[in-house]
Amino acid sequence: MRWRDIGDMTCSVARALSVVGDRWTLLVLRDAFLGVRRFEDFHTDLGTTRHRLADRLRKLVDHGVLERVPYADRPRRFEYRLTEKGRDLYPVVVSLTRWGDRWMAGQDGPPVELVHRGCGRRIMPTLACPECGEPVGARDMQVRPGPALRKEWKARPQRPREELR
Amino acid sequence: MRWRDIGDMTCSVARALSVVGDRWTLLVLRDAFLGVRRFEDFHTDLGTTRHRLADRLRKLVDHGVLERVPYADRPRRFEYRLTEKGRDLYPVVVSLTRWGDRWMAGQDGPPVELVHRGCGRRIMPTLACPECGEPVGARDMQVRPGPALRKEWKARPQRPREELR
DNA sequence: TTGACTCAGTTCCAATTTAGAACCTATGAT
DNA sequence: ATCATAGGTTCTAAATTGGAACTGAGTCAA
Repeated sequence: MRWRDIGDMTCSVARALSVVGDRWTLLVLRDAFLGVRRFEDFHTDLGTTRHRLADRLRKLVDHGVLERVPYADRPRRFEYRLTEKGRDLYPVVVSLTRWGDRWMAGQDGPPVELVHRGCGRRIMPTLACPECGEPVGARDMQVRPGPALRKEWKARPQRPREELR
Repeated sequence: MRWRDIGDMTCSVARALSVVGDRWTLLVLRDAFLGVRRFEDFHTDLGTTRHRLADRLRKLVDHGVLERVPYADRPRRFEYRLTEKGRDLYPVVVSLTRWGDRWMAGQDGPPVELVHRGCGRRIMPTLACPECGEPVGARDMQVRPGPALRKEWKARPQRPREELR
């Protein structure tokens, strides 16, 4: 399968990755969440080529993750801002941060700290059940086919999958 | 900058992406969280080339995200299981799922549903503050330099960043 | 004991993507 | 007139990925 076709898979992870799953895109978004908005700032911060960067920004705008808004005339200049769709990727970036902090940090500790405006404490957001509020890990969740898959799973049963342990 | 150097950045997102940020790797992990463990199953499920797959699995084992454990002698066969480090990537995969469900789903709705074993309800885990329990979005959090960055930020001040709005 | 089949890869080559550097355009400042 | 700035585009070489075929160890069935 070609990478450009993964957006057609019946899988939300695959579809999400068809937008943000290529090199640099999630780093562009990390910068966006840190407040970076201009081409030159992305460029100096990321160190990727101008060519790649222009391409990635264009794609993110096409997908509605960023919007390109003018901030100056004469000469006309644009900056890139997160849309609601883009801001909704925050959990992805935070989860990567958390994992990087925990498993890949140097001896100086984490590069940045987060403060929750609500309660004022320095925290790292974690996954929780929105109904009962309990923290959630891989083994706390059970998977079952949703509406878009129920037919498929009946039509061609696969090797039975063991539970995750 | 070359992609292979991003693991050296002083940034947890970049370091995390140096492990899981290339094509197919997060889809391999998605499968692993669904209970897939064997080479052939990954291969038929993902549709990537055997070459790429072997390479990705090897890298994930090298990074300690998966472990290669024998499940048969004569002929000796191995399967790939998530380690603790690997299972700790669950929030990343769930966050991608959530975003894909919300912004990229077809008209049939989400492909899979998750049930919280703790309370028995069908939910999608969300980000929350582990101290006060409130749900958390991009605008609820404030960033400040952590231990590993405080010196750098003092040494070379950057363009002042506006708050995320 | 030959042949077909399974699983887990490896090898080779072509096609696609990325990196690095230079160049372009419009404007404003010296 | 020359330089600087912001936001790109164009070109070529290098690296990565995709597709297909092949290997090898063992099992099973005729």
